[in-house]
Amino acid sequence: MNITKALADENRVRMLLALRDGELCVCQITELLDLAISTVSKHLSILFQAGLVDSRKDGRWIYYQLSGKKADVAVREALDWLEKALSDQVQVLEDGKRLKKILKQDLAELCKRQRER
Amino acid sequence: MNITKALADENRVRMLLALRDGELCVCQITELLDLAISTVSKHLSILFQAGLVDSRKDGRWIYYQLSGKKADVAVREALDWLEKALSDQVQVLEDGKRLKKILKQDLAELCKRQRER
DNA sequence: CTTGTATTTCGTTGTTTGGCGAAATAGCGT
DNA sequence: ACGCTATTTCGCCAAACAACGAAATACAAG
Repeated sequence: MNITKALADENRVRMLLALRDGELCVCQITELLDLAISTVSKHLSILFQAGLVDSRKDGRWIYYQLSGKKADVAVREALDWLEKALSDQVQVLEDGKRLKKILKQDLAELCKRQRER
Repeated sequence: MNITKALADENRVRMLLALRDGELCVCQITELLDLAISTVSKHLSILFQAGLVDSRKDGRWIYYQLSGKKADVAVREALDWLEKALSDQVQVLEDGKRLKKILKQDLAELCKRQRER
């Protein structure tokens, strides 16, 4: 039930699908979704509590990733379903393109620019 | 996205799992969940709009059932996931027992009793 | 140790959602 | 054709939720 609630918000689903190709730090996700940083952080904590994502610290940044093999079966199959059911949605495809551009940017600069809004 | 929103509510999930063993009419579902009839009806319309359930009329009653083979792949796999992920929850098991008792009751009597609340 | 910075937590606000009862609707069965 | 009854729709209220900015936290780097 935590899982279904976590998947019920569009922005959280976008986050999960953005994480398919690898980990992202909070400010990269924030840039992608164009929300307040605090909002993104809250969403991530909801995904984390549902067991859908994991995080690791590296230097100044915290990277989030999809929960891997060690995760509960229900979680893994939910993520599989998400991929199959929603990865061809327009919004998701657009996010994919935008994400590529974001990944090319210097992380420190990206964060700095966000702080100045 | 309609699908994930539909699955986000506990009572709607209970309805879906109750429908695993076959169709139920609105008043049977109402009896199981102990909600107002109008509330149940609204939940069912949300499930219907998401494509998760179907309905058919028979005499005085409208029977709801899980969407079958004709349904979208995303829907079928969501229902599979639900079954696998949640069918062993305490609440669901209890519902199963209660449902058996409800199914033994005469439908007309059941509805009548509900109206008198 | 102190500064700077990425992230989280807190408090508030506006919107969405779930719940109910009453009224409307649909259509069976006499 | 009529009344009766199962279900849906409507209008309302309360609770849950998403969003924001400001303040708190945590910790890397100077």
